[in-house]
Amino acid sequence: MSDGPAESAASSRIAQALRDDILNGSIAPGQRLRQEDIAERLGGSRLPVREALRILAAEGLVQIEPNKGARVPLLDPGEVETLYRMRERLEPLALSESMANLSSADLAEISDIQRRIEQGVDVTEFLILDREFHMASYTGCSDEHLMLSVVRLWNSTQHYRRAFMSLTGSGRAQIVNAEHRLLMEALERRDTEDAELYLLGHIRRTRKELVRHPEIFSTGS
Amino acid sequence: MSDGPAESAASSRIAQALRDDILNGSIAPGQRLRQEDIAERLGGSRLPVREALRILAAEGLVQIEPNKGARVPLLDPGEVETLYRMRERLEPLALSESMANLSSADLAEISDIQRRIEQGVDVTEFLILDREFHMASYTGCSDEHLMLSVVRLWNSTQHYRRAFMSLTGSGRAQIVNAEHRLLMEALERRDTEDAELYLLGHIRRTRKELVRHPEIFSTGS
DNA sequence: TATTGCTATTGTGGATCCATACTTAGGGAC
DNA sequence: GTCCCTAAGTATGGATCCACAATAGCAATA
Repeated sequence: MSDGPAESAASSRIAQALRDDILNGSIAPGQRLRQEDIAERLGGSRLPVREALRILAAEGLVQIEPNKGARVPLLDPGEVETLYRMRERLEPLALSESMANLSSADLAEISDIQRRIEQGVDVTEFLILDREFHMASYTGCSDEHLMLSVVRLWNSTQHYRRAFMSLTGSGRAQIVNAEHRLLMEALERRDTEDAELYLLGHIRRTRKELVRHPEIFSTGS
Repeated sequence: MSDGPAESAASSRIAQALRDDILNGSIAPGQRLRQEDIAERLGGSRLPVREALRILAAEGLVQIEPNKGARVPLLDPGEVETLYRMRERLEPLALSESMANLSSADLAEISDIQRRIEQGVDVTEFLILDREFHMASYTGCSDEHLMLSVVRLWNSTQHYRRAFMSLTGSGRAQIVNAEHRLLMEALERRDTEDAELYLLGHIRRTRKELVRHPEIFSTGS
């Protein structure tokens, strides 16, 4: 997903597996990660597991305390709010860098993803498709550093996005779809300024909704 | 420097040592990093060195190719330009989050750093003090994710900032000092809007100067 | 009965050893 | 003379083993 050239086989493979487990909710925030369990479950010895945990720690997906092991960090509302503010700044930049390189095939792909979002509305599926939608709009951005930062912001907030979507009614889906439609229309007009503005508004509105639901951050999500 | 709680003793210690070596220019971009050399030089076995290299790879300070080892990445002008565009977006945010929490002691500290910058003009010293100046202005920003991102952007561009400062004449120092003075004055007025604007202009002007000097990116810096 | 201290178990951190892939140098053939 | 192929050397990747720190459970005493 994230690192292009890939590290050594096992380390990156295990890191990716753990990343997926954390992102899809199999490993919840606050949960302890025992090296031996991971090694046994994913195959291999503890050594590549340790390296994988360092990688994830540098990405912010786990916290490592010396001699105490690794656990998935629990974020407070303020942290998530700042992560969203970072998204508001970085993703319009990624979009502007991407726009010029978006082919009509890319636009068709984005349109198709949105079409699927408007059909099926399962929470899990929405999280996947929504992410695909936005990432597809950044396809033309070739800068690895920027895209890595964007992906990490999505990763760090993934759990809270899921918690938020789980409690939300279907009314919000209409707003998201409208925002996505506006964004797509700006993309098709090749209007970078409008596209950035719609994207900013989309992220900012989501942030404001998130902070209105502090119950998301209670540990027993 | 970066990670707050710290990882295990050896890994973080070695990572920090390598980070310093890369940032102060002892290890140049493109240079190969042999695990055994590092282990011998810094003490310890290859194992914590490997973990340290994973950490630095996740930070973007080294590149790891499977079975080929680690090296400090060589950035092209486009990558550095995008890193600066990211700085333009994130650092004003960090500054705005910091402003409300800046004490008058913090402002005095910032002022003192600027005073020292205007006295001594050694390149190495300038790089350190300039970094201290900006980081001091972000002291009030308590968000770890945001500050970690900012620090990484500084780290990734450190080498090119040094290369640029090495070839520049003393004329530019006046411009930087003027920008710093304007920024400080806005901080003292507690004017977040102005401060963000001055900071944005400061970074943007530097970016534009950098792209005008592609000779910085020739490998033999 | 509650609290504190000790002990045993568990889990992480670090070092050494082995397998494998890459690199480079040397020799031979065209 | 140059290019390619092969082989030896070197560096990384992975696994097992040992040391130490933390935690949890149990017992003893106030």
